[in-house]
Amino acid sequence: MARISQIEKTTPPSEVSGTEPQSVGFRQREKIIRAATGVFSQKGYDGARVEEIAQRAGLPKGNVLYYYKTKKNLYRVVIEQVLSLWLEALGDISTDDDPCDAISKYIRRKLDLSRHYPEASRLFAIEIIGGAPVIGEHLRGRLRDWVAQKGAIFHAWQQEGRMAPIDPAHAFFMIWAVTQTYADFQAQIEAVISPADYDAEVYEKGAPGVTAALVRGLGLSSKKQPLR
Amino acid sequence: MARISQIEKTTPPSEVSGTEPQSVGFRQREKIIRAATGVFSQKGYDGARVEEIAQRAGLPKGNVLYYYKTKKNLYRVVIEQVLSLWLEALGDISTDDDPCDAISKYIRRKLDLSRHYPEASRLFAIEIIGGAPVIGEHLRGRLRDWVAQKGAIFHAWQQEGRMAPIDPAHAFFMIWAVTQTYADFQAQIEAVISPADYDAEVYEKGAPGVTAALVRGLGLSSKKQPLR
DNA sequence: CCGAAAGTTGACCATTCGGTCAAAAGTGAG
DNA sequence: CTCACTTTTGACCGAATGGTCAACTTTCGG
Repeated sequence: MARISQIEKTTPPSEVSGTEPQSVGFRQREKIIRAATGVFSQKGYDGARVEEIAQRAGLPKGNVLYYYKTKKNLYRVVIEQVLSLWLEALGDISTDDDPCDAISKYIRRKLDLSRHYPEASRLFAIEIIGGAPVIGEHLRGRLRDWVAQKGAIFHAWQQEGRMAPIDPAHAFFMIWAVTQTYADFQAQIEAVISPADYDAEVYEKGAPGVTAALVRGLGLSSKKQPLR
Repeated sequence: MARISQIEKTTPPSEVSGTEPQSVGFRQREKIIRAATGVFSQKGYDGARVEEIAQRAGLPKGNVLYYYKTKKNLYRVVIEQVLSLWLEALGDISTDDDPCDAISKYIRRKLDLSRHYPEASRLFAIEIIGGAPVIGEHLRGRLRDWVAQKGAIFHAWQQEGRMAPIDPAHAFFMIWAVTQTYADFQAQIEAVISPADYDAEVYEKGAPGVTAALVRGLGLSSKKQPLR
């Protein structure tokens, strides 16, 4: 599809072009997204400057806009990628699983996410605090469905007395809140405990106790030893 | 202290002036702070427009700057006020208290704060996610001390077997995370459970179960019936 | 090796926004 | 009423920033 330069100017890179892993633009897009995630997560949408994103990516500003037309569009791409990460981590939980085991693993997965992608977590948090203008629709769709589905499993466990009688949705809110707090509120936690090595202090020393507390709080029992 | 107009122009309102509850400027300052809290909490510092704050307060922009010289200064006043609110709610916990009772009350107090001042909570969250540039010093001071002090109480309880052996600081992180999630992530929670009335659904129906789960998770026992 | 498309770059533009200012209006003690 | 001071208001300014553009270079299939 050869476009006529005089009409379309330099070919505008369509939303989906340059996605081939080996193309020149692919690596650039990657660099830009990484830089943008960092800046957006720290400054929020309005606080982020395209110039700074470009600098972090080691590119001139014009080049960033070349790939992602507008700042808003770049933000949308970044936030949607973060949401994907978040939703993937939701993972699988099934009725047949041992409740204690399944939730422990889920918590671990969420903690790993906070540990390895703290910026993504913060960006996600900022988006939601701001009212989720961009991903709200996704939350009311995919996330809502997922919670309803997994909530049913929780309910089944509760019927069998293998989980405390807490509203399943709220159980998730608790888990999310606790696991994400280590990424989102890192600055506060650092202020309080001044760790020499945040990852070690928090995710290795602190996490087990927290995980145990959550599991205990949700009243989860292993198959072998049912609750009470 | 009569200043000469020609030198000092119109008298710049000092940081502490107009604080008398009946003065003209007092009500204005109040209105401005309330408006600013709302706008800052939703848009963050950079996203907030002085013009919008002024509009919400029903004042021209110039008037807002008249009272709070700069946007940055206004932000500092607002965030420090929010921090005060947050620190007050920390309240008192003493060794003599019944662990279960004391923590339950503390959780309730934090939940009430989220319920009645959700904007303050969100603003606080944004500030911390951004690295706590303004209140970091306070966190490393007052908050840190408070946690160290109350942590000692937790430790004492743990020695008596009246609390699960979890790092006291992390116990607080858990409580804070869970209680604040209802304010900070309201948009997400609404997306998931679509409540007709958020307050009722969350703080009245959901809170008891969540509080119980936290208390259970922390292994808190009443004086009468020690753990195990 | 050719040529067209993709990518790069910095100069440039329009707008937005925080902050200034001067002039007008209000306020209250004596 | 008067006078000194506070408050109000909108016009205005300069800096910052998102976005455009045209010239230039690189890439790569044939």
